[in-house]
Amino acid sequence: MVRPDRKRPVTSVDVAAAAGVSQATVARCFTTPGVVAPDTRLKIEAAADRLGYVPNAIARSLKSQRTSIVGAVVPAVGEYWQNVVTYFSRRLTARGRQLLLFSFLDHAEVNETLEAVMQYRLDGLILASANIAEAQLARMRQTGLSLVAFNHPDAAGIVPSVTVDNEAGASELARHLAGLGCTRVLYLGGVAAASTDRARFRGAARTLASTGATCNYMEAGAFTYEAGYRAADTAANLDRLPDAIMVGSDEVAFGMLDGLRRRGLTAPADVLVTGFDGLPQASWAGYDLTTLVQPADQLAEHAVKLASGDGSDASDAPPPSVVVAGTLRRGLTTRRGDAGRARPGSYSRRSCGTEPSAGR
Amino acid sequence: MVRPDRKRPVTSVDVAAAAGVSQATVARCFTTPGVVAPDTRLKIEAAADRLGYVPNAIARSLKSQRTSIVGAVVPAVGEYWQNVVTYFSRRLTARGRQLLLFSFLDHAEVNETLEAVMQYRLDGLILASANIAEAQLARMRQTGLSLVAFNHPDAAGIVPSVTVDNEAGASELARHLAGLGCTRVLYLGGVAAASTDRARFRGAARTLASTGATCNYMEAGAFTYEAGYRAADTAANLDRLPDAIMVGSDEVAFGMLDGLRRRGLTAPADVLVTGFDGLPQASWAGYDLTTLVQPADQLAEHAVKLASGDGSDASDAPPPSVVVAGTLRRGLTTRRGDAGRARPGSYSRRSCGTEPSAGR
DNA sequence: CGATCCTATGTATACGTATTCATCGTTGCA
DNA sequence: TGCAACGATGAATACGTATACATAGGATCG
Repeated sequence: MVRPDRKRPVTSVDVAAAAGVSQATVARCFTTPGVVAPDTRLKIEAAADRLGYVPNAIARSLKSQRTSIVGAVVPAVGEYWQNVVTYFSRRLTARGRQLLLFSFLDHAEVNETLEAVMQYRLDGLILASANIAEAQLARMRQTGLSLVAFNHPDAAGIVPSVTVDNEAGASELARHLAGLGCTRVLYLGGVAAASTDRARFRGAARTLASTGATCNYMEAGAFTYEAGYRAADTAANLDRLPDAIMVGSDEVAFGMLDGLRRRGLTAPADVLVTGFDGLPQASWAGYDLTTLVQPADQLAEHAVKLASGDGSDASDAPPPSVVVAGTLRRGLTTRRGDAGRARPGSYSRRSCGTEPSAGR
Repeated sequence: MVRPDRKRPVTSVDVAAAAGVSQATVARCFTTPGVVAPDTRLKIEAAADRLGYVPNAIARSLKSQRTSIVGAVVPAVGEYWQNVVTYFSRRLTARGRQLLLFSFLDHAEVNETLEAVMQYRLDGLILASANIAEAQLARMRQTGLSLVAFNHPDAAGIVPSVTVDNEAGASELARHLAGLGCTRVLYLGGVAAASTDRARFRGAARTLASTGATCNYMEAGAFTYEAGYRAADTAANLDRLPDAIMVGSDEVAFGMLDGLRRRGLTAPADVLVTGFDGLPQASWAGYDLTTLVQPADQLAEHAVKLASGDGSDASDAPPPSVVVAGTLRRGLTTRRGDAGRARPGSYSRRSCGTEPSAGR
């Protein structure tokens, strides 16, 4: 490797000179290798190698008006989102795209940040934040970038959207509980304003009503462990404990389980508990939670595909909205037969290790 | 907002025409607002607003040779890394930088991916992967981007590096255990080849030796919950259970705790257990783990600062290597006084909610 | 009041690549 | 043999911005 003068980076022009061809041919060699003669290509590749040439994606993007970068705007907190981000990254890499990530704590940061994002002329943008200004959405679409709303059911119809089937999933959990004889169910949501939260409650309430069971709603206030932990106090203080507590998210459910234990209550002995999301930890022996597993990899794949703008952008067709079904995971927290035997602190064997978590 | 012809995006030239000034003045207005006359600026801003002008960061980057983008190459798995990524994102956003993220499952993907990364002329790159080819490292530094090795002690001296003080942290944990009268300690590492793993064991072994305690090493095989869960079997089958098990990472420790419980063993009653990292979950009531809390926000801040290349790049000075001290979190898993009272399934009050986790 | 300096702006160019158009040598076919 | 078609390449230009340089006008100072 020769020293490239240590200062000026080596460009396609340098390679061209070294290989005795024109810059245009060098460019073709890296974008459309098929159209350049085999021996010329070898000469160019040799020269490029020797000089340590690395194509400049910035210049390429400026000329071709495509960056191969997809952005993702995602909440900073929560195990669920951290999982999803990982899938985004992997899927995008597989497609030769890069991931520009924005974590936000407060929704207020989003609109501000979005302004900066737009400067980068991303090919696509995956939005996992609820309240984006409609006007801004419209303006963003005009620039030709492919927007995708992720896990935000309300956006379907306005913007291409990818989400798990929240209502059907909650319904399946409810059916599972009804099958175990539950008639008085408490639904613990995270934030009532979230559209996922509402959809899940709707599914649970509808199905339970059809079996004659009651389903009250309670709000934890956040999608966090701590919120679930605190909610356990409220639940334990009810006149009469419900048969089951359906929690709107796994993380909140973990808090609920720990909070209940502190009051001497355990699942499934005293009350059944279900979650939603299918986090890896749900299958950890310490919780072994019955939950609805989101097929995070499939969801990510769909989102990435839409955001990559591979589909013919007819742009007059109704925005595609993908809804994927989740799968029920039966954990110890609703194991009725074991209720008598189950003591706090004892865990069944099958709950860990041997059975690969579907959520991963 | 007038329609910008719906096809051609609006550029600084369009704004210049609309405002009756030159393109150069428009550019100055967005990069060095101080140097343009107040009334001119107002005219330009009005025109820009009216046309819906958004500066093109790609073109800016091409001209200025700076992208304001910092890359991060991070393992795809593990709660620890997911946390760290969030901090990176937040810190970078605060500095007006963008985060280009690469999650890798297999270390083999890294060198391959890195090739693609380099095309984007990032301002900086945070590396959390161990085995990058030295030659590649050298080539990358030549391009002028600021490399930072994160949580990779071995790299210190070769590349600017940011890491928690692994040895001192493990030493502190060991001192804590020694103070509780432990004389026979088992150290459960994740992957012996990892430099963090070795540093932690070194710190633990040295300190324990100085108190006359023994410290055997055992390898879980991975930094995962499952690995810890399996290791619990091995540990429980030892001729004699050690006084304490020092686990090299929180996630592995969670698996160990659950694995032990399955065998009817609990901490701290039968054996003390410590972790390392200070994940949020360590303070969840379900585990309440004694661990060494990494100041993830500080670490991220240092890494981001170095990667942003704000420091004068003398480039002949020895690469700065930042080592930050962690803090001990005393959890239930080493609470000796409670050993008699503690039953599996009962949790102390103070362990959750009221005490904000230092790791968050 | 003229020389000087400073401020605000315009002109021109460069950043590194992709791509269109033109060119030139070759092959295929009548 | 002549002409069309084709394949490979070079020359030239555009992508949208930042900035060095030039310039014009006003303020400052002697």
